[in-house]
Amino acid sequence: MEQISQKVGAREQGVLAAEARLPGRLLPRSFFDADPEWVAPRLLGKLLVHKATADSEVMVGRILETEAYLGPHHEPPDPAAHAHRGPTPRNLVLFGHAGHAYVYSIYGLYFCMNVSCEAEGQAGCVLLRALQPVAGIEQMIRNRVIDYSGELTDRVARQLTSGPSRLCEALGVTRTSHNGIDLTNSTALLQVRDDGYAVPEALVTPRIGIKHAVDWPLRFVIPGLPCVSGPRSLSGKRIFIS
DNA sequence: GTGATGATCTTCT
DNA sequence: GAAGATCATCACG
Repeated sequence: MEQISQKVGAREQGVLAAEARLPGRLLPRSFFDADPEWVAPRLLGKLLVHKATADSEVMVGRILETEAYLGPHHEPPDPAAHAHRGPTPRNLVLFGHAGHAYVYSIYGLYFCMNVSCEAEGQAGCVLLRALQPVAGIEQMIRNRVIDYSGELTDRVARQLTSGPSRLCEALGVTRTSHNGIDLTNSTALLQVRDDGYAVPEALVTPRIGIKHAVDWPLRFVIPGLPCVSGPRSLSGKRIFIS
């Protein structure tokens, strides 16, 4: 019995030590409790952290590309947003508190991950479209099952996490295990953290891959890195994040 | 490098 | 029954 409690204690200490090793500081809920048009550009440069589990090591990616989707209360309504017709069983997370993961399956094959924004009852969100791998890269490569010669070339980095479903696969994010997670909780499996990285340059462009409101400038990108999704040639307006 | 195509299934109407 | 916030693959230039 004593041996068991010692083991549990050791495990708890291990968990605490692992948390202390996570980079940067946890973003507070107040960060997400705002309009997605405000949150999306400010998520650029932040870290998406997936904690270690029994079958994966810690994985960290820097957010390079986001898209804002506006809640149904927005005027005019955003016809590309999942929440634009109001709450359904699928999108219920978006209508809850800010700072939670909304993960849904798309085309039967893939998952996409959003962060919920705004106060309870309002359903704005930010889609994560691309990450720059920072840590746990070998684990991401195993999750994605791609060719890898031992060197993180631009080509490998791009294959790994350039695209909303690619980054979910790289981190092992699925609807069943990650939808509804509170990203602002220090014990959560998934967290968004700030290590003080200063975004050198950011662009705003129209969102891609959608069929409604295609020209709304709600996609935000750190240009010049291999992992940005979509066409290689980026045309957008430069923005300054305060 | 770019563009077209098909895989595949959940969700909502 | 139809649509979809995608991706890998293939053909082509």
